[in-house]
Amino acid sequence: MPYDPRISEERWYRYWMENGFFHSTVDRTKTPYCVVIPPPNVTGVLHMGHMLNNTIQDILVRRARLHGLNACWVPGTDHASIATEAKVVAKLKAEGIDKRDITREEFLEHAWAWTRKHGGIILEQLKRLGASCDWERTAFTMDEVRSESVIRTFIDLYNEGLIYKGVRMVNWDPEAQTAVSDEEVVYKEEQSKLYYLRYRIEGEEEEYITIATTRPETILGDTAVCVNPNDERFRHLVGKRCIVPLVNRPVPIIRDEYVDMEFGTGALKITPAHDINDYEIGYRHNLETIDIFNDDGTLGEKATLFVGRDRFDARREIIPALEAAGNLVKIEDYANKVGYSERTDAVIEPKLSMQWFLKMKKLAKPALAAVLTDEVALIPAKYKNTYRHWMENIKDWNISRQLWWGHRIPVYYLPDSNDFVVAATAEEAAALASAKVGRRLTPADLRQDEDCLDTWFSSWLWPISVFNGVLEPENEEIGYYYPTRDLVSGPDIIFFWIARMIMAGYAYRGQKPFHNVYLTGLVRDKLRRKMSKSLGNSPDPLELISRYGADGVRVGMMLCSPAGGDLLFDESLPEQGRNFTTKIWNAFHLVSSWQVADAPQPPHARLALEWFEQRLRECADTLEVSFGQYRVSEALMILYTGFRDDFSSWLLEIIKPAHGTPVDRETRDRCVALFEHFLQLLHPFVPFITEDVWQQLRPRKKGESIMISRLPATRSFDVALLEEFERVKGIIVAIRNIRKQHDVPFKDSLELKVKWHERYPQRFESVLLKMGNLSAVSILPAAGESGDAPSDDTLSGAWSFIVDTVEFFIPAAGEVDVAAASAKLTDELAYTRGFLASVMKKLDNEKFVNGAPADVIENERKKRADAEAKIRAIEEQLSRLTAPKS
RNA sequence: GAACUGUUAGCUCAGUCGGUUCAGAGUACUGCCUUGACAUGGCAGGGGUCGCCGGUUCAAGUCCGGCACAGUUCACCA
Repeated sequence: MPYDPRISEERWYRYWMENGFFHSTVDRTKTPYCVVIPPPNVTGVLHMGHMLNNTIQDILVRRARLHGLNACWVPGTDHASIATEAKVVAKLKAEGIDKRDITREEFLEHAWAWTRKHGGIILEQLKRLGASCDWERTAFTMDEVRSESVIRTFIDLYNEGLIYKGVRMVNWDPEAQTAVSDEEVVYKEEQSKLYYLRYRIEGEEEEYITIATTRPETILGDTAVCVNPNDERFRHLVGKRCIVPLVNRPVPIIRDEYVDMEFGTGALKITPAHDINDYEIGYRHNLETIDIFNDDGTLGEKATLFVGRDRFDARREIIPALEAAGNLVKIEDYANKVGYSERTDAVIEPKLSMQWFLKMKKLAKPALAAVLTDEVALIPAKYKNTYRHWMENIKDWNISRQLWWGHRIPVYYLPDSNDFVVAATAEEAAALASAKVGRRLTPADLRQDEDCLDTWFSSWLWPISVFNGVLEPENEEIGYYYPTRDLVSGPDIIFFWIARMIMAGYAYRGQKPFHNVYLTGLVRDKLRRKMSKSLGNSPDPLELISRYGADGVRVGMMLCSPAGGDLLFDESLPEQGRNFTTKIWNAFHLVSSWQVADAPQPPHARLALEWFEQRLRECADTLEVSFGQYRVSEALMILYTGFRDDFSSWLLEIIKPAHGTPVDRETRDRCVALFEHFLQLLHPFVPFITEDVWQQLRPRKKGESIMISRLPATRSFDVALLEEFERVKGIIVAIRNIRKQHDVPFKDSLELKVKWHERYPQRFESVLLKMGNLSAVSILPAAGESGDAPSDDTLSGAWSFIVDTVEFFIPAAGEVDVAAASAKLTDELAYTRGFLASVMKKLDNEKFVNGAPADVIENERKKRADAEAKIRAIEEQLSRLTAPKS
């Protein structure tokens, strides 16, 4: 019966849920291992990035559980202020409702309805992947605890003097009609035009000053033209005024160091309302500020021309007008970078507005130190530089958003005043306000700030707030689970989220939020393109799961995704993963098909099991090292090749009984035990099939599960035995090659003769007999030994090979191709002589012998001895081949 | 423009302290095998001047300098 992932996955996930295996509670006798999920957008759907990220988290969490740690993976979702609001606005628009026509309360009703309808779908999708989250702990950034935590945090920070309000030049998103933070602006290189425009000098008929701009429509808001103080070309014009074209406004010609004499004409038009640099120059020179744009990116009344036109239309339309007026000098092609809103992809408009800011310098200090000292380890460490650079140059965080969906800023304005109080509720605000003004005020007298807080102002509290550590800092859960252990995230949100969580951690708990940050790469397609809807190159994760099974997809994702490296995904990966699960299933199928008999254990089986036990210990040991360094792909690869090659191709092939014959009990029991151990090691990667097989390998009690089993402690392993078995493998491979070269079918048994050598793994002869299908193995005395030296007669008609300087012979079933065999030996001889020469070169070098450490020299001597022995062996075989037959 | 990271097999990547037969893995490829767990497979095999140039060293894929190319982040000039 083939393995059906759909049935198995549904069944075992339900089993795990019913038994509460995912749930964690405080248990002081156990070490906690905690991971908080990077909360996906509440109305989002699962994409490949989530798949990779959550697969890694599940692997870490499941492994921790098998190690006996109290594993707790906290799931949840993020309200995603801008993204969700944009979706709701679009939905309302489709229904013919304009957001501006409804009240805040009505809008929020729609938004909550949308959230209830689409919210949490993504969490259900994660279950299909096998995510072992503690679903009883599912949190939402806008649920009651998290909301109150955000408000409390705002109030605390305000009271500490870290939050302030002010008019600043901010990044305005005309699409979402809100300010966004610097981090939410994405710059893209663009081919645009540079327009040269001349402004007539006031009082002169034919004298002009020419400026260059990429945004000609903004001249309507110009309040100066600026040149460099050292620029001789304009010296005679400074202090005069020029006339802004079309609007005919006289503006001063001023001087400022900021202006680059090399660029354009060396004269810069100044629009303080619509450019951050212009704003600063305007501030220094006390210039008037004319804001010509509306919030939606159309031109406003103050523009006086093109009023109501979109800024891009105005840009196009103003050119003919300027040309007609004689102000257009020339147009050049120009490549520049334009800022776009990360969320809406609208071109960002620098805009002056009143916003709330959080001072960052003080918060950043301990968070920077933590990463630099590896108190919080970034994996891979290359991101430390990026992090440091950002933290050292950190700017204040604009935390207000002109949105409705989110946490409303807890600021209440006094009647007819810009004065305000900060309080968690309107009632508290009224009390504070009353005290402030000296008369009784009710909540109705106050006006709450209209703005919401940036989404990240709630996410940055996530590792604390999911355990209610903001509102109840002394509670048992936060004390036990915090700091969490590992955070798995993408490098794209290092600043948005990770850095800020570290800051919040130190600010609120005096402690880091997590020990390690594992940064995954991006999932790309085979051509290294980002996965995107518009390219249509992003597979549907759930469809992949139905096609290849969750285990198959997990393996596919992990086969090739080192920390920080991109995952180049294509369907051959989950296919390979699926094939691997099939391999596991088939191995189980073989073992479970055996009839068991109470019979003595054959030596080859005993030896193979003895070897594999050591091999498995080695595997488990290497795995510890790989996980210790978060080399999760490498860990999987160890298991992948270990299972396929060592377990299936070697162990099972050696111990499996001939068709129709039973296996002895001892062999089967040992095999099952080793199989179980291997399944435990595999479980974090392929949780479903390992559970399925584990449940069937032997009778299980109700409520038992591989996922809550304990992984055996790592033990030392016998290196000499492992090396010896490698020689066994080498001999078997060589015999297979002989068969192949000479067309000897496997069913024809062969005889093997060995020239005695201490490296011949004689102990494993029974394994050689079985795997080589040998009728007999006989030992020939070593050269130089007295007694029966092998007669050339015995060996002249034999095929031969050398494994690790041990010489083997197989009496030929047919003619020996002397020419071919000697050609091969001659090649090998040449190579070995060359190798010996390189070793000798070192050993003959006095500087090497004097300078290199003793063990290195010893090694070289050993190499020399080995090479010499090998050369002797080859020469001997060659001479035997070419000697005339007696 | 700056900083950082990278460049090893057709592809995706390991390669720790400079030192073993160190040039490796997976995949792709080639040949043979439908043998009684598994063709979603087995067995075997071919494949690399370690980006380029120079330096240090007894010894360099590994350390240093320069160059080329790629990627990431930050800044930005209108």
